[in-house]
Amino acid sequence: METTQQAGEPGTAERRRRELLEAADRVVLRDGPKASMNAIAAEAGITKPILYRHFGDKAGLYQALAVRHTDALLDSLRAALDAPAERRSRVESTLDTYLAAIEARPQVYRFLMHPAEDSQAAEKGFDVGVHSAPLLRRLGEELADVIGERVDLGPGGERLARVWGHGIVGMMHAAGDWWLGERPCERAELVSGLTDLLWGRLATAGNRADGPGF
Amino acid sequence: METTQQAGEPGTAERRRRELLEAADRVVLRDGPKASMNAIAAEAGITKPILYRHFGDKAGLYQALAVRHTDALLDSLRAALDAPAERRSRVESTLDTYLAAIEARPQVYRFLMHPAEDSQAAEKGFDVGVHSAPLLRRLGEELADVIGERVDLGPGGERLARVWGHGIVGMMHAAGDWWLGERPCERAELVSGLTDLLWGRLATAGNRADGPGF
DNA sequence: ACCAGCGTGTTACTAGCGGTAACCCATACG
DNA sequence: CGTATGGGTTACCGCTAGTAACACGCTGGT
Repeated sequence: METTQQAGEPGTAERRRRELLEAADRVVLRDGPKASMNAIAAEAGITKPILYRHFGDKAGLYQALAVRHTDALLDSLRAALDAPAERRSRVESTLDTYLAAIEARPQVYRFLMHPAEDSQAAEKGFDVGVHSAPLLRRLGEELADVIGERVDLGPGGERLARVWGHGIVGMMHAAGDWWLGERPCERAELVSGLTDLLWGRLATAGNRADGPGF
Repeated sequence: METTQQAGEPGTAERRRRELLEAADRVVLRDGPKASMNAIAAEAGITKPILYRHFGDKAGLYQALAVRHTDALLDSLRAALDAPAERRSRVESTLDTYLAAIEARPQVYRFLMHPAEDSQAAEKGFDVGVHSAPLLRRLGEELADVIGERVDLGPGGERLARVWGHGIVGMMHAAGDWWLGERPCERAELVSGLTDLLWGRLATAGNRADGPGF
């Protein structure tokens, strides 16, 4: 219980918000992506309308939660990306950091990857896609920034960096998702395999003698 | 119509099934991934329980629909992958085929990418991840097969091929998703950018003179 | 002292979803 | 005839996200 204080205090609303987010975190960790607003409210010891006052709708709460986790994950990834080592080592340790994170908390990861994706905006008429997990988008943009500001890609390099950012993040995500589900190998093997791919081994590998060629 | 009783007559049930799937297709094309069972039943001119008799539950109908579209898409992709050309051209035309497909029917694409993902099995206790769109998994496995049977990857090549299959498909998917939402460039530019990435240009590109290096 | 107002919380509800039980009716078969 | 069986419906359940509308306690102005 919290000693009720005066109203003007700027911290109170934000503190409540944090408490609610932590409760939501606990529920998501326990129930996975099917966590309901009711369950979260109950875990927080309050009722639904309060949640809605704080976060608007389920997507809002999702977003707030996603920002938290994405921030944390991004910090780890940035640390790996900034470590003093040669480029390949950086990429490998970044991949490994990501995979370790999703391995450690698959429930949270699942929740982040599959947002509510309802929202309106779908009935606006000319909506097109615009979905996918915000987490992925953000990771892609971040990586694009890093690549764009550090690697010399010549003219049009900014656009190319963004393409690569989203492409690499997608590769990491899909491979990690598959790996988490089937566990076909050790984490290190996955990391080195993906890095080999990024290092162009597909281009240099020879055709199999017994195959139709590629 | 002959209405032969006894089992065997394969026409009637399967025909109904196809009609229902086509109706579902129409609704999904119109309403996107938020198409409801009610709406699909209405479009088909019947009521919900019939749908459930045919497909079990929503996931079943989703699966049937996904198989249809995935089959079609896979045929296109295989054609591109099998075309007589050098490896890089094949990869480019495969990417382009995929992107053209999602560009042509974004609604269907969205539906396929975000399955129901409910199911029980989440309350079994030790479930772990196991989700993601079946479409992506299937594409990944297919590509893994192609790579594994055509490219010589040395010892452990089968596992590496699977890693690459899922990784490349994920790259294609995420980049396509982002591109479809923001339309930052022409399709051809995206294709060549991704192919450059797969061809190891990240490894060979130099650092920017004005950056911290990578 | 009193009443306005605001923040914080509640109960009780709506609308719509996935899914199902129970009933309905025609047809083909003994 | 009777009856079983397949295609179909109505009417419901339990759940979800989301929303009034009302109730308490605290602050401050007059």
